[in-house]
Amino acid sequence: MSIKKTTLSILFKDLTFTDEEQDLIASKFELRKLKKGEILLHANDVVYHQYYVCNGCLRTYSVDKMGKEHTLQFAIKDWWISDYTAFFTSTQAIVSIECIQEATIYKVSRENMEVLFDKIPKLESFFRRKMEKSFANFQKRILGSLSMSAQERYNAFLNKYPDIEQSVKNYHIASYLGITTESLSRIRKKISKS
Amino acid sequence: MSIKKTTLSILFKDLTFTDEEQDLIASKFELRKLKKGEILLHANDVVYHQYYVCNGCLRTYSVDKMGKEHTLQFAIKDWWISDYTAFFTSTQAIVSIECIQEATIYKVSRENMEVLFDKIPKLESFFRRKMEKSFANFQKRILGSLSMSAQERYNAFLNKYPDIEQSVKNYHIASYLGITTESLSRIRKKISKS
DNA sequence: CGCGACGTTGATTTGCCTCAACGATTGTGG
DNA sequence: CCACAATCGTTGAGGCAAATCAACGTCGCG
Repeated sequence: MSIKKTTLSILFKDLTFTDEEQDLIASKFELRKLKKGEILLHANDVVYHQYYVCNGCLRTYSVDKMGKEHTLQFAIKDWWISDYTAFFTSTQAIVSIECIQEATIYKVSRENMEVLFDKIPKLESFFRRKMEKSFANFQKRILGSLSMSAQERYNAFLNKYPDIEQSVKNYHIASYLGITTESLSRIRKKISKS
Repeated sequence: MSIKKTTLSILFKDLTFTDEEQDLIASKFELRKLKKGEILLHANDVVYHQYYVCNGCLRTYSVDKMGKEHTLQFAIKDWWISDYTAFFTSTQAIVSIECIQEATIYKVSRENMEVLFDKIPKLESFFRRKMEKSFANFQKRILGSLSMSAQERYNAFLNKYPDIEQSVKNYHIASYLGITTESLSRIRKKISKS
C-alpha cells in the first residue's frame, strides 16, 4: 500500500473509500521525490501525467522568444498540477514544470485516471470540480491582469498563495506577475513602508 | 421543430443524431433574437444558462472599481458563451454578457443540458471538448498577457478573431487587450504604415 | 574564504495612460 | 434628404508606471 488512509483523505477531501477502492487508487498512484531544479515536464513533451503535490513547491512556466520565463502557476501542498491544456488532448506541452522546492508528489497517468473514473465514478466529479475551480482561477487572473496595477496583483498573489514566500524566489513571483525583479523589489519596499 | 437539421450539423460538428435525438435537442433549445446593446446577463445574477451564437456578436465583460470595462471574450457565429465559472456552480456571475451586434442565439439551461447529457452521452463529451478548448485559450491568453506587448496582443487578437473588426467597436477591442482606445488607435496607425 | 545566486537601489528610457481637442462616421428628427 | 447631434476614432502634449541598464550589498554554500 503506497498511499495511507490519512493521505487519501487529504487528497480527496470529503470523499470516503472502501478498502478495495483505496487499494485500486494506491495501485495507480506513483510516489516520487523531486529535487530542487528538477524538470518534471519539458515544453513540447507530450503530456501523459498529472501530479499531486504532497509537499514542496512546483511551478509551470514558459519561455518566450526573448528567452524570458513566465510563470503560469505555482503548486504547493495539496495542489494538482500539469499542463492541462496538453494533458486533456495528449498533445505537446506549451509549458514546462519545474520543482522549485524539494517535493514529494504523486504521479498519475491519463490512462490510469480513466480506469479510476470508470471504477470509482465519484472521482470523476471530484476532478471535474477541480477543473472548474481552475477554470475560474484563470478567468479571474485574466480579469486581474486587465484591471489591476502591479502592486494590486502582488497583493492578490499573496492572498491566493499565503505562506508561499518561503518557498519561492522573488524572481519567480515577478515572472508570475508579469513584472521585473527590480519592480517587485520596489513594490515590496513601498509596501513595507506603509 | 425549432432547430433545423442543417443548423444542428453546424452546432454539433461531426456529430449525427437520430430523429428522436434531434427532437429532444430541439425541445431544450430556446431561440432568441437580441438587439444591439441588450444585456443578456448581469454581473451578480445567478447563471442558469449558456448560449450558442447563430449570428451577430456578444461579449462578456466586467466593470472594475474605477468604472472601467474589461472584455473577457467575444462570441461570434458558432461560439458558445456564458460565465462558465458561475454556470458550473450555479453561482453569481462576475461578468456581464452584452449583445454588441444584433444576434440570433440559442439559450439552454443547465438543467436541460443535464437531461440532454443523460439521454445523449455524446453531447457530454462534445461539451467537455469545448471546455477544454476554452481552458486552453485562457491559458494562452494569460501567457500572452505576460509576454507580449500591446501591439503583439493586437495581432494575436486579429488572428484569433479574423473578420471580427466589422462587428466590434475599437473600444471593445481595446478593453479586451487591456489598453486605451487612444493606444489602440496609435497601434493601428503604426501597423498601417508598414 | 570566495564565488555565484539573489535582492536592492539609482539613473535613465520607454510604452502606455491621461487629458484635451478635433475629425469622421453614424443615427435621428424635422 | 439634409442638418444636426451623438458616438466613435484619431492626434498631440505631457505624465507616470514599469522596463532597462548598471552597480552594489547580502546571503548561502562548496
